Parts: sequence; structure tokens; C-alpha cells
Amino acid sequence: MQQEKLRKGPWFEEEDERLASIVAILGERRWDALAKASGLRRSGKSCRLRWMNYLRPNLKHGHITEDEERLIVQLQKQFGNKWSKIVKQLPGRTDNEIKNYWRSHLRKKTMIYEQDCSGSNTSTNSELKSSFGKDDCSSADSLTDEMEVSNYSIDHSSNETRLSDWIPSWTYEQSQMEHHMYLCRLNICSCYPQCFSEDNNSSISTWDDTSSSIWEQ
DNA sequence: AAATCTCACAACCGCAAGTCT
DNA sequence: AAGACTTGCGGTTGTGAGATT
Repeated sequence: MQQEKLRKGPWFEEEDERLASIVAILGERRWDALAKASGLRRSGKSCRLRWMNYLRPNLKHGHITEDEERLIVQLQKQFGNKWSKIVKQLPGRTDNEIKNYWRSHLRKKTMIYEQDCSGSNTSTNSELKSSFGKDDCSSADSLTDEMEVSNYSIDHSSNETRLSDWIPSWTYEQSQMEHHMYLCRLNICSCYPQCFSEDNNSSISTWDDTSSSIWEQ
């Protein structure tokens, strides 16, 4: 039988409620079957995304803090665009959120940093270096490939003003200290491999008789 | 006040990897 | 071992809200 036309676009509150309740019963798996069982005219993929990015418990929905921003910059430098890896160090955040934040905020900032590196050696530049945790601009090289720098016309004279909006005023030493504080605390400090340890406390969804009987239908 | 632009975010899409049968 | 199915990831797009002209 031909399946019903699937709904797309923004989710309604009733859909959210229905999804949340069905996930509470069935757990976070078999999204296609779950979508059908729920009666929602949504794809399993869409249900999964909605759950992961919005409905899941313990998600932070507020603004990204300065601390988180610094961590994102560090981790992006370390892992590249491996958002799933990066997000593991940012509890309560989603990969989509981090990805969007990177694209709309940090990528631009990194670009300005890159431009600044290729330009004069201003005090702003050295502050930026500290925020990127390196003494040269090589760390940003990999980023620029995908940045389509030519598409952006950055008014160089306004760089410092714009940069001063976001560059924390900490010194190089401070930034290093903070870097270690964050990364070591999160067990991801690459400077001190002996500190490194995997944290695989991934939650295991419960799977009771009720849910398994539904799948058997 | 209206039109236009920019930004931020939610959601979609295609693909690859993993798992199941 | 192989094909089907499911899940997860990263890139991209659509849209609403706020800012600017």
C-alpha cells in the first residue's frame, strides 16, 4: 500500500507531545517504526532529528556562553568539522546547534583572524593568536579552504572594532591556562596525553516488554 | 512606515557506516 | 557473505525576526 504523504516543515506542539510520549514508551531507536506507531505523518528521520535537536531531555536551549565558544574554537581546530565529536564535549548542546553557531558566528571570526594574520602584526593579531591557542596562523589554514574568502569583503579598517566585540581580553598565559582547565577537565587535553581518557557514558535507552511487543507488530 | 538586508536557527537531504537477517 | 534496513553525520536550504536604509 502506498504510504501517506509525509509532512514536512516546522513541528506543531501536538506533534512534539506525541513524539515525546511515544519515545518515552518505545525508546530512542527504530525511528521509522516509531514514526509509524506514533501516527505522526513524519519520516523516521524527521522524528529522530526533532527528538535529538529539540525534545531530548537535558538540552540547553540558551545562548552559547563565552566558555563554550572558546571550547568550540579549540575543538574545531582539533577535530575539524566533526561536530559529533565536538558536541560530546559540550553536554546539553546538539551537533546541529554547534554547527549552526560555527557557521554563523565563529567561522566569520576565524576568517577575520585569518585575514589579520596575513596582514600587519597588530596587537589585535596577538590577542587572536592567544584565543586560537597558537603562535602562528597555520591553525586556521584548513578552515579557509571552505570559507570562500573571496565571497566576503571585510573592511579591514573595521576589523579591530569588530574583533574587539568578541575577543576576550585575556592574555596568552591566561588563554593557555583556561585552555588546559577546560580541556583537561573534559579529558580532551591533547597537550597532555596522559590526561586523555575516553568518556563513554552514553546513555543506554531502556527497552521493556511493552516496546518490544510493539516492534513485533 | 515600508522595503530590504542580515542573521540565527530549525529542518531537510544525501550519503556513509553500522546492524540485522 | 550479501543485501536490506537503520542510524548518524555533515552540508545545505528555507524562513522568521530583527536591524538597517
